Amino acid sequence: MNKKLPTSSYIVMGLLSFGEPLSGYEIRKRAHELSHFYPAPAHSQIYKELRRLEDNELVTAEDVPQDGKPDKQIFELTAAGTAVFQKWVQNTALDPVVQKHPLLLKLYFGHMAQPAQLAEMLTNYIAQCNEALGQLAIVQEFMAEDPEQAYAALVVDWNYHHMEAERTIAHRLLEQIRP
Amino acid sequence: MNKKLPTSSYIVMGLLSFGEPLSGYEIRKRAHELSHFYPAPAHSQIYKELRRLEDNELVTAEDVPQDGKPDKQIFELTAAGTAVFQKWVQNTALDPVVQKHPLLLKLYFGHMAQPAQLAEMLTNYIAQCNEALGQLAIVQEFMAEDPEQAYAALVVDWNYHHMEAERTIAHRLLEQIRP
DNA sequence: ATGGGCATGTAACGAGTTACATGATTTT
DNA sequence: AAAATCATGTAACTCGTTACATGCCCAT
Repeated sequence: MNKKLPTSSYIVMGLLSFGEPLSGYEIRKRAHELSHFYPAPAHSQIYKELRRLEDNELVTAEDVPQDGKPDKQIFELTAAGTAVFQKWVQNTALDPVVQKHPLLLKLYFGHMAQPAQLAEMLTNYIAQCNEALGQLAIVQEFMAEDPEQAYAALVVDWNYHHMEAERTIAHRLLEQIRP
Repeated sequence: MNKKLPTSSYIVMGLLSFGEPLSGYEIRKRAHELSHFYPAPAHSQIYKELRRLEDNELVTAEDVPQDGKPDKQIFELTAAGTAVFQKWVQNTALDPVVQKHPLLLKLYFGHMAQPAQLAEMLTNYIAQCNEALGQLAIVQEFMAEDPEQAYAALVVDWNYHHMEAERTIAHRLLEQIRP
């Protein structure tokens, strides 16, 4: 009966699992907050997933008539949806981490570039890390005192340390390449 | 004239850029060596890319008749292919890093699991890190004295530090969750 | 009035996977 | 004798993206 659902489905269900009913638009916005560790699906994909989840009776849609504006639909997890999602979360077997790291890819083919160009890429990357760290620090502050976001805070923390590590590694390599 | 090529195309060209002509099968094997920082395309995808590159005259195919076995085709970069690939490598603007980190995703939805289950996931992840570190250490040794693989060695080094950092972060979090 | 945000959806396309398919050689 | 490796390719399918499309509201 149950075909396997893609991760995007679980992301959508997960964002609904906090209890607050959300519109597709809201889900899209929240999904972008995950993008440091999991890419946010395009909004078209989110609407597709919502239709599928509705067909499978894992979520219910409620029409909210808007004055003037086109109608809004807000979605909520059903009991079945909650059960399916919970089962997924509680499965401790983890899919492998997938990383697409364009800098490392180009570095691997470094024989086709000049060292100065590789140094420039590393410098760019360090700048990207710094920007991300700045953003994460702000988010960290916002979540610091909110017990409802305890798990989100742990993940932000993880990402902060991760970006710090990346920056350190990049620095070390830059010094190695440019002595 | 030139539609944009997907990254898989550049991976294939990159693996041919070392000068050694390779069969599709060989390319597939080498691509798996990149999988710590960029997912290796399925073999069917590699054959597709080779056809496309051939159509665009970026690679040439040479038939090598085999005794008994089905014929083997080995591919080589053309001058045009080398130029296209080099231009790509030398472009210092980098696409953003994309990460799919199932552990962090489940952790984000930690309110739907029991702490013990999250701890188990972290323990699993630490084990995965240790395994990866072991493999990377072996690869490091094999490449240590080979100047032809200098850039590959830098990337392996990067990955080693990266996995170490992940393990450290996971450990810290595990202690935080299970005091 | 112009641009951005809210809000939803479809269409066309491409990338990429899994499964299907074949068959010889080498290793266990 | 069975399993793994070498070697190549097609078919069916899903996922996911970008572009297209609409239209209101609010701020500048």
